[in-house]
Amino acid sequence: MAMVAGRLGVTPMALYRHVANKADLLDGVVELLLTEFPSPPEGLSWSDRLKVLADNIRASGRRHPSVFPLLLRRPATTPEARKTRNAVYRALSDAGVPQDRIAQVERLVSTAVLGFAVSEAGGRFRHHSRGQIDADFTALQTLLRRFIDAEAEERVT
Amino acid sequence: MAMVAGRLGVTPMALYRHVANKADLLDGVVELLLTEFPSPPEGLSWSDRLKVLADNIRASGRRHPSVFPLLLRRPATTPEARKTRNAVYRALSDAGVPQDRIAQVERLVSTAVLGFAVSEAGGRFRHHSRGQIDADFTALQTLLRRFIDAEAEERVT
DNA sequence: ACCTGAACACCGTTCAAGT
DNA sequence: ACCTGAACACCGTTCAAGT
Repeated sequence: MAMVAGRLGVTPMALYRHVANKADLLDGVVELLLTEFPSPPEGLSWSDRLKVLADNIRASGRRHPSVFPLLLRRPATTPEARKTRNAVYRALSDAGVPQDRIAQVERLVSTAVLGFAVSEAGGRFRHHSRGQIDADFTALQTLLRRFIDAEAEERVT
Repeated sequence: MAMVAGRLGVTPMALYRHVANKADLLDGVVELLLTEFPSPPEGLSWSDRLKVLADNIRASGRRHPSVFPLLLRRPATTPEARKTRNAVYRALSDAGVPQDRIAQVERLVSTAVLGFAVSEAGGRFRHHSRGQIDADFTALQTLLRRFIDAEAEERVT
């Protein structure tokens, strides 16, 4: 609170006119964070859209390691969070995942990507080279890609 | 610090004889946390060992939601953390995953399980029923199971 | 060897008071 | 409508002093 107020050239107490408390302010920061990865370009294939989305989320975590872990503490309830989730829904739908499976598949995929990004941002991979971490993330993406393909297959069967 | 000292019937300052600072104390708490999920019984199949391990980790997160997220902030460097990781290594080896792939597969699997457990402990799934969360975790486990099988397949090919 | 009192620098938050 | 001073209850941490 003190640092934010300082940046604004104001005392900490002035902030309470605009936010209820520190948690409320952090909610706003998380919302801003989500603004960083907009819906991916519509022209791309579903798998490319998912890839850029995942890459953007990860990059966002690298940029804001102290706030980013908060994403694991809140459901995607705000409008900005829903926008991102809906982009994933559309991609999964285009991939051929049956409608009644989409919600769960999204949860699993998002949790895996977020878990990786938070781990990296939090420093759990600090003993690994950047190249190794990149390779891990690529492997995670192909693993999830295969999972989505398998979910889509079952509809045809 | 104050609460820990209180439980011990001592002033906060007394703790600094035994730990360097708060971060050091938390390291000890995390280490204790890892003691909760011991290496799974040797007699089980590799997949069953992995399953009980994952279930135990998740249960531990549910029990200690405030400390558990710290696991995403530290590499498995302490002896107790290594013990758990080695159990996963052995299971993956028994599954037939080639030696040079085991480390990465372990990282991916652990990150996914941990990401889920931290999400649940942090309250990201608070709008979902317990049954739904359980189903999600089961789906995650079979997804990872398939991934490991695929990694093992490639050796034979 | 182990603990404490006093002190320091720092938090988030309230509320009456200012403009 | 917006900001501040003063105050409160709380942190983690140090260090000289106690036993």
